[in-house]
Amino acid sequence: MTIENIIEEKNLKLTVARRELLGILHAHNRPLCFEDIKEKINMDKATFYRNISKFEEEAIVNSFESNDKKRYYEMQEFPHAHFICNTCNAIECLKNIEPINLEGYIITDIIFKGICKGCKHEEE
Amino acid sequence: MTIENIIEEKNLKLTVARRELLGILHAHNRPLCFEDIKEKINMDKATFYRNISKFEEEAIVNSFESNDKKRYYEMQEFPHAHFICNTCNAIECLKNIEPINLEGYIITDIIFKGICKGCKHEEE
DNA sequence: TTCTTATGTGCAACTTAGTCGCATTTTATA
DNA sequence: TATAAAATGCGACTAAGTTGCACATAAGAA
Ligand SMILES: [Mn+2]
Ligand SMILES: [Mn+2]
Ligand SMILES: [Zn+2]
Ligand SMILES: [Zn+2]
Repeated sequence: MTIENIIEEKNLKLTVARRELLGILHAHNRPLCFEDIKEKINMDKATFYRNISKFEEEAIVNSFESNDKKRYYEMQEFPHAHFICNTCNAIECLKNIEPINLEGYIITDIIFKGICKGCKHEEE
Repeated sequence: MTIENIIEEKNLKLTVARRELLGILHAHNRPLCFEDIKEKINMDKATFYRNISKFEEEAIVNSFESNDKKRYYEMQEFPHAHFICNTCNAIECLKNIEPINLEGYIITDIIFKGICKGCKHEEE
């Protein structure tokens, strides 16, 4: 699925900014925040946020808050949980954990916080 | 355990601001953000944040980020997960779910996001 | 290919959470 | 009551995110 196909499928205009932005999210397979992305793009931050919102509306991108008061964005694949390390601030996609359900609730997102494998090792 | 005892136990000075702040967190048994608290207190926001940080260092208070880019604070009891509703933005403390562990990681915090019982009902 | 228009973009101004340095006040203790 | 360490208020600052508006551009019609 190319970026052009994704945009066309959702009936969005294919602009320079959108191609650039989706290209970056597609190329990195980890969640990125505005700070990570801004140095890689030319568009104004208003354009960044307006496009990101549109991508989220259209379920092209999803996002979550981290520890650092920043929102992180990634291409939406299948839903999966994230682990945020309190020590090194790394964010990991947990794509292989078994599903959790809470009676009566609909869960769309799970964020675990704590100490990642790497940092746990160094602590010893 | 009174507020005075808690402060004394951690060797902190018992100031007017600290008594006020802990009193509010103690009285509400739900997580509160600065916006919730500011109308109830007299202290400057710098004092608020400095004290909250100290309380977190001393494990009197714990906190997490919500959907709204605000950090929510609560008195630290036993560790428990939280559910944040994407529809009504309510935050619920999940004190009765069975523990989850991820091989190799230390989990200190779990945040579920999705649709709460109430909002799920209304959807139907 | 050119025209038309809805849509997208850049810019500047704004809001709000949170941080920091510094002068002044308050607490705990002797 | 005197003292010193710690806490506070204030003002300035940073950075994420939002909004209104004038101008630019993508996409479809002619
Ligand atoms: Mn992910
Ligand atoms: Mn709680
Ligand atoms: Zn780590
Ligand atoms: Zn709800």
